[in-house]
Amino acid sequence: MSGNSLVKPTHNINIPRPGSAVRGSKTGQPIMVLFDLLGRRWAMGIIWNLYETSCTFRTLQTRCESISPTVLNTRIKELRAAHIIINTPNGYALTEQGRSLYMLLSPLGDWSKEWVLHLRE
Amino acid sequence: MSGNSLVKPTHNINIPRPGSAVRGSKTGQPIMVLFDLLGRRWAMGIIWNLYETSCTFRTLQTRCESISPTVLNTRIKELRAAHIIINTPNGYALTEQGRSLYMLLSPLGDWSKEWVLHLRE
DNA sequence: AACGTACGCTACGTTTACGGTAGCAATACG
DNA sequence: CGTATTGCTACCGTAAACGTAGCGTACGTT
Repeated sequence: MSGNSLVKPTHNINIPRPGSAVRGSKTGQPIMVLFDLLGRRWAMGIIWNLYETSCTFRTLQTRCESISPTVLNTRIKELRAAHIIINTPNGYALTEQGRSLYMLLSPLGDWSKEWVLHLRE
Repeated sequence: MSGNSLVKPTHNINIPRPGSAVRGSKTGQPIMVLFDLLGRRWAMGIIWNLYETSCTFRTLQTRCESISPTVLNTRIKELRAAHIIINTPNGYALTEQGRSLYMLLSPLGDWSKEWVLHLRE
Protein backbone atom coordinates (compact mmCIF):
# COMPACT_ATOMS: atom_id res chain seq x y z
CA MET A 1 0.00 0.00 0.00
CA SER A 2 1.00 3.57 -0.60
CA GLY A 3 3.80 2.83 -3.01
CA ASN A 4 6.21 4.57 -0.78
CA SER A 5 9.25 2.44 -0.33
CA LEU A 6 9.87 2.94 3.30
CA VAL A 7 11.08 0.37 5.70
CA LYS A 8 8.66 -2.43 5.99
CA PRO A 9 6.20 -1.47 8.65
CA THR A 10 5.03 -3.67 11.46
CA HIS A 11 1.43 -2.75 11.01
CA ASN A 12 0.26 -0.99 7.87
CA ILE A 13 0.43 2.73 8.16
CA ASN A 14 -2.20 4.71 6.38
CA ILE A 15 -0.60 7.87 5.15
CA PRO A 16 -3.05 10.58 4.14
CA ARG A 17 -2.86 11.29 0.45
CA PRO A 18 -4.64 14.02 -1.43
CA GLY A 19 -7.37 13.13 -3.85
CA SER A 20 -8.43 9.86 -2.35
CA ALA A 21 -9.26 8.23 0.90
CA VAL A 22 -8.16 9.97 4.08
CA ARG A 23 -10.27 9.33 7.05
CA GLY A 24 -13.70 10.57 6.26
CA SER A 25 -13.14 12.86 3.34
CA LYS A 26 -14.29 11.31 0.12
CA THR A 27 -13.58 14.47 -1.80
CA GLY A 28 -10.03 14.54 -0.52
CA GLN A 29 -9.87 18.28 -0.13
CA PRO A 30 -6.32 19.34 0.69
CA ILE A 31 -7.32 20.95 3.95
CA MET A 32 -9.05 17.79 5.10
CA VAL A 33 -6.05 15.71 4.14
CA LEU A 34 -3.90 18.05 6.18
CA PHE A 35 -6.29 17.91 9.10
CA ASP A 36 -6.17 14.16 8.88
CA LEU A 37 -2.39 14.22 9.05
CA LEU A 38 -2.10 16.82 11.78
CA GLY A 39 -5.05 15.47 13.71
CA ARG A 40 -3.13 12.44 14.84
CA ARG A 41 -1.67 12.17 18.25
CA TRP A 42 1.60 14.02 18.62
CA ALA A 43 1.82 15.13 14.99
CA MET A 44 1.74 18.86 15.74
CA GLY A 45 3.80 18.37 18.87
CA ILE A 46 6.57 16.81 16.85
CA ILE A 47 6.60 19.68 14.40
CA TRP A 48 6.61 22.09 17.30
CA ASN A 49 9.54 20.39 19.01
CA LEU A 50 11.60 20.13 15.87
CA TYR A 51 11.57 23.80 15.01
CA GLU A 52 14.22 25.06 17.41
CA THR A 53 16.79 22.39 16.74
CA SER A 54 16.91 19.13 14.89
CA CYS A 55 17.39 16.16 17.15
CA THR A 56 17.67 12.42 17.24
CA PHE A 57 14.94 9.89 17.65
CA ARG A 58 15.57 9.50 21.35
CA THR A 59 15.85 13.16 22.20
CA LEU A 60 12.69 13.80 20.25
CA GLN A 61 11.12 11.09 22.32
CA THR A 62 12.30 12.85 25.45
CA ARG A 63 11.05 16.27 24.37
CA CYS A 64 7.61 14.88 23.75
CA GLU A 65 7.28 13.96 27.35
CA SER A 66 5.49 10.69 27.04
CA ILE A 67 5.34 9.39 23.52
CA SER A 68 5.87 5.74 22.88
CA PRO A 69 8.52 4.80 20.33
CA THR A 70 5.89 2.97 18.35
CA VAL A 71 3.78 6.03 17.78
CA LEU A 72 6.76 8.30 17.33
CA ASN A 73 8.05 6.06 14.62
CA THR A 74 4.69 5.96 12.92
CA ARG A 75 4.36 9.75 12.99
CA ILE A 76 7.89 10.11 11.68
CA LYS A 77 7.11 7.89 8.73
CA GLU A 78 3.94 9.81 7.99
CA LEU A 79 5.56 13.21 8.28
CA ARG A 80 8.51 12.10 6.19
CA ALA A 81 6.18 10.79 3.52
CA ALA A 82 4.46 14.17 3.64
CA HIS A 83 7.82 15.91 3.18
CA ILE A 84 7.36 17.86 6.36
CA ILE A 85 10.30 16.38 8.22
CA ILE A 86 13.47 14.80 6.94
CA ASN A 87 16.26 12.67 8.29
CA THR A 88 19.57 14.50 8.27
CA PRO A 89 22.99 13.51 9.56
CA ASN A 90 22.17 15.66 12.57
CA GLY A 91 18.96 13.80 13.23
CA TYR A 92 15.42 14.65 12.28
CA ALA A 93 14.65 18.15 11.12
CA LEU A 94 11.91 20.16 9.50
CA THR A 95 12.04 20.55 5.76
CA GLU A 96 11.54 23.89 4.10
CA GLN A 97 7.86 23.10 3.88
CA GLY A 98 7.85 21.94 7.44
CA ARG A 99 9.26 25.24 8.58
CA SER A 100 6.67 27.15 6.61
CA LEU A 101 4.01 25.01 8.23
CA TYR A 102 5.46 25.75 11.63
CA MET A 103 5.25 29.44 10.89
CA LEU A 104 1.51 28.98 10.49
CA LEU A 105 1.19 26.95 13.67
CA SER A 106 3.35 29.33 15.62
CA PRO A 107 0.61 31.89 16.41
CA LEU A 108 -1.27 29.14 18.18
CA GLY A 109 1.28 29.46 20.95
CA ASP A 110 0.15 32.94 21.91
CA TRP A 111 -3.45 32.11 21.27
CA SER A 112 -3.31 29.15 23.63
CA LYS A 113 -1.94 31.33 26.42
CA GLU A 114 -4.79 33.78 26.09
CA TRP A 115 -7.17 30.89 25.85
CA VAL A 116 -5.90 29.37 29.07
CA LEU A 117 -6.31 32.68 30.88
CA HIS A 118 -9.85 32.94 29.62
CA LEU A 119 -10.70 29.44 30.72
CA ARG A 120 -9.51 30.12 34.25
CA GLU A 121 -12.26 32.61 34.84
CA MET B 1 -34.46 21.23 19.06
CA SER B 2 -34.51 21.37 22.78
CA GLY B 3 -32.03 23.65 24.37
CA ASN B 4 -29.70 22.02 26.79
CA SER B 5 -30.56 18.48 27.44
CA LEU B 6 -28.48 17.43 30.35
CA VAL B 7 -25.16 15.84 29.77
CA LYS B 8 -24.93 12.26 30.86
CA PRO B 9 -21.87 10.85 29.18
CA THR B 10 -21.70 7.18 28.43
CA HIS B 11 -17.98 6.89 28.74
CA ASN B 12 -16.02 9.49 30.65
CA ILE B 13 -14.69 12.13 28.36
CA ASN B 14 -11.28 13.44 29.13
CA ILE B 15 -11.31 17.10 28.34
CA PRO B 16 -7.90 18.69 28.06
CA ARG B 17 -7.38 21.19 30.83
CA PRO B 18 -4.45 23.49 31.25
CA GLY B 19 -2.07 22.88 34.10
CA SER B 20 -2.65 19.23 34.58
CA ALA B 21 -2.80 16.02 32.73
CA VAL B 22 -3.51 16.19 29.02
CA ARG B 23 -2.17 13.33 27.08
CA GLY B 24 1.52 13.31 27.51
CA SER B 25 2.26 16.76 28.81
CA LYS B 26 3.02 16.73 32.47
CA THR B 27 3.90 20.38 32.44
CA GLY B 28 0.58 21.25 30.85
CA GLN B 29 1.94 23.94 28.59
CA PRO B 30 -0.93 25.75 26.93
CA ILE B 31 0.24 24.89 23.44
CA MET B 32 0.39 21.21 24.30
CA VAL B 33 -3.07 21.34 25.81
CA LEU B 34 -4.31 22.94 22.63
CA PHE B 35 -2.54 20.37 20.49
CA ASP B 36 -4.15 17.70 22.59
CA LEU B 37 -7.55 19.20 21.97
CA LEU B 38 -7.10 19.90 18.27
CA GLY B 39 -5.20 16.70 17.65
CA ARG B 40 -8.29 14.60 18.02
CA ARG B 41 -10.16 13.24 15.12
CA TRP B 42 -12.41 15.79 13.45
CA ALA B 43 -11.72 18.56 15.96
CA MET B 44 -10.24 20.96 13.42
CA GLY B 45 -12.65 19.83 10.76
CA ILE B 46 -15.56 20.80 12.96
CA ILE B 47 -14.14 24.26 13.56
CA TRP B 48 -13.52 24.59 9.85
CA ASN B 49 -17.07 23.62 8.94
CA LEU B 50 -18.67 25.88 11.53
CA TYR B 51 -17.05 29.08 10.36
CA GLU B 52 -19.22 29.87 7.38
CA THR B 53 -22.55 29.23 9.02
CA SER B 54 -23.75 27.78 12.26
CA CYS B 55 -25.65 24.56 11.83
CA THR B 56 -27.44 21.81 13.63
CA PHE B 57 -26.04 18.57 14.89
CA ARG B 58 -27.22 16.64 11.90
CA THR B 59 -26.12 19.09 9.26
CA LEU B 60 -22.76 19.28 10.93
CA GLN B 61 -22.68 15.54 10.76
CA THR B 62 -23.45 15.75 7.06
CA ARG B 63 -20.80 18.36 6.35
CA CYS B 64 -18.16 16.24 7.95
CA GLU B 65 -18.68 13.57 5.41
CA SER B 66 -18.32 10.53 7.59
CA ILE B 67 -18.28 11.28 11.26
CA SER B 68 -20.16 9.06 13.62
CA PRO B 69 -22.62 10.73 15.99
CA THR B 70 -20.71 9.29 18.90
CA VAL B 71 -17.50 11.04 18.01
CA LEU B 72 -19.23 14.20 16.91
CA ASN B 73 -20.97 14.43 20.22
CA THR B 74 -17.74 13.86 22.10
CA ARG B 75 -15.92 16.54 20.10
CA ILE B 76 -18.82 18.92 20.66
CA LYS B 77 -18.64 18.43 24.40
CA GLU B 78 -14.90 18.98 24.42
CA LEU B 79 -15.05 22.05 22.21
CA ARG B 80 -17.91 23.47 24.25
CA ALA B 81 -16.00 22.91 27.44
CA ALA B 82 -13.10 24.73 25.81
CA HIS B 83 -15.40 27.64 24.91
CA ILE B 84 -14.58 27.29 21.27
CA ILE B 85 -18.05 26.43 20.11
CA ILE B 86 -21.40 27.18 21.64
CA ASN B 87 -24.95 26.00 21.29
CA THR B 88 -27.23 28.73 19.99
CA PRO B 89 -30.89 28.71 19.00
CA ASN B 90 -29.65 28.46 15.43
CA GLY B 91 -27.56 25.42 16.20
CA TYR B 92 -23.89 25.13 16.96
CA ALA B 93 -21.64 28.06 16.23
CA LEU B 94 -18.15 29.30 16.88
CA THR B 95 -17.65 31.57 19.84
CA GLU B 96 -15.64 34.74 19.59
CA GLN B 97 -12.61 32.75 20.62
CA GLY B 98 -13.50 30.04 18.18
CA ARG B 99 -13.59 32.54 15.37
CA SER B 100 -10.22 33.92 16.34
CA LEU B 101 -8.87 30.39 16.39
CA TYR B 102 -10.30 29.80 12.95
CA MET B 103 -8.51 32.88 11.70
CA LEU B 104 -5.27 31.21 12.72
CA LEU B 105 -6.18 27.92 11.10
CA SER B 106 -7.40 29.60 7.98
CA PRO B 107 -3.98 30.01 6.31
CA LEU B 108 -3.61 26.26 6.44
CA GLY B 109 -6.11 26.11 3.60
CA ASP B 110 -3.78 27.78 1.15
CA TRP B 111 -0.77 26.01 2.56
CA SER B 112 -2.38 22.63 2.04
CA LYS B 113 -3.07 23.39 -1.60
CA GLU B 114 0.56 24.26 -2.24
CA TRP B 115 1.57 21.23 -0.26
CA VAL B 116 -0.57 18.94 -2.37
CA LEU B 117 0.95 20.34 -5.55
CA HIS B 118 4.41 19.76 -4.18
CA LEU B 119 3.60 16.20 -3.21
CA ARG B 120 2.42 15.36 -6.71
CA GLU B 121 5.87 15.83 -8.18
C1' DA C 1 39.32 -7.76 21.35
C1' DA C 2 35.98 -6.83 24.94
C1' DC C 3 33.11 -3.45 27.12
C1' DG C 4 29.82 0.11 27.65
C1' DT C 5 26.75 3.39 25.52
C1' DA C 6 23.71 5.46 22.48
C1' DC C 7 21.38 5.04 18.32
C1' DG C 8 16.97 3.91 15.29
C1' DC C 9 13.59 0.95 15.49
C1' DT C 10 10.50 -3.35 16.26
C1' DA C 11 7.51 -6.98 19.07
C1' DC C 12 3.82 -7.62 21.69
C1' DG C 13 0.19 -7.36 25.02
C1' DT C 14 -3.04 -4.00 27.14
C1' DT C 15 -5.84 0.03 27.08
C1' DT C 16 -8.16 3.68 24.83
C1' DA C 17 -10.31 5.99 20.85
C1' DC C 18 -13.04 5.70 16.95
C1' DG C 19 -16.42 3.78 13.53
C1' DG C 20 -21.08 1.95 12.21
C1' DT C 21 -25.65 0.96 13.04
C1' DA C 22 -29.65 1.30 15.63
C1' DG C 23 -32.73 3.64 18.31
C1' DC C 24 -34.67 6.68 22.15
C1' DA C 25 -36.93 11.02 24.01
C1' DA C 26 -38.35 15.56 22.79
C1' DT C 27 -40.27 18.91 19.76
C1' DA C 28 -42.92 20.40 15.78
C1' DC C 29 -46.49 20.23 12.43
C1' DG C 30 -50.38 18.23 9.88
C1' DC D 1 -53.48 10.68 16.00
C1' DG D 2 -49.27 10.17 12.65
C1' DT D 3 -44.90 11.41 10.79
C1' DA D 4 -40.67 13.91 10.55
C1' DT D 5 -36.64 16.04 12.43
C1' DT D 6 -34.08 17.24 16.22
C1' DG D 7 -30.02 16.13 19.71
C1' DC D 8 -28.08 12.46 21.55
C1' DT D 9 -27.02 7.62 23.63
C1' DA D 10 -26.13 2.19 23.51
C1' DC D 11 -23.87 -1.31 21.81
C1' DC D 12 -20.12 -3.72 19.68
C1' DG D 13 -16.35 -4.51 16.51
C1' DT D 14 -12.13 -2.51 14.79
C1' DA D 15 -8.23 0.57 14.72
C1' DA D 16 -4.96 3.55 17.08
C1' DA D 17 -2.10 4.47 20.87
C1' DC D 18 0.38 3.24 25.19
C1' DG D 19 4.03 0.77 27.91
C1' DT D 20 7.69 -2.13 28.31
C1' DA D 21 11.13 -4.85 26.60
C1' DG D 22 14.57 -5.77 23.51
C1' DC D 23 17.07 -6.32 18.93
C1' DG D 24 20.89 -4.95 15.70
C1' DT D 25 24.17 -1.55 14.55
C1' DA D 26 27.55 1.90 15.26
C1' DC D 27 30.42 4.22 17.99
C1' DG D 28 34.12 5.30 21.75
C1' DT D 29 37.10 3.49 25.58
C1' DT D 30 40.09 0.50 27.70
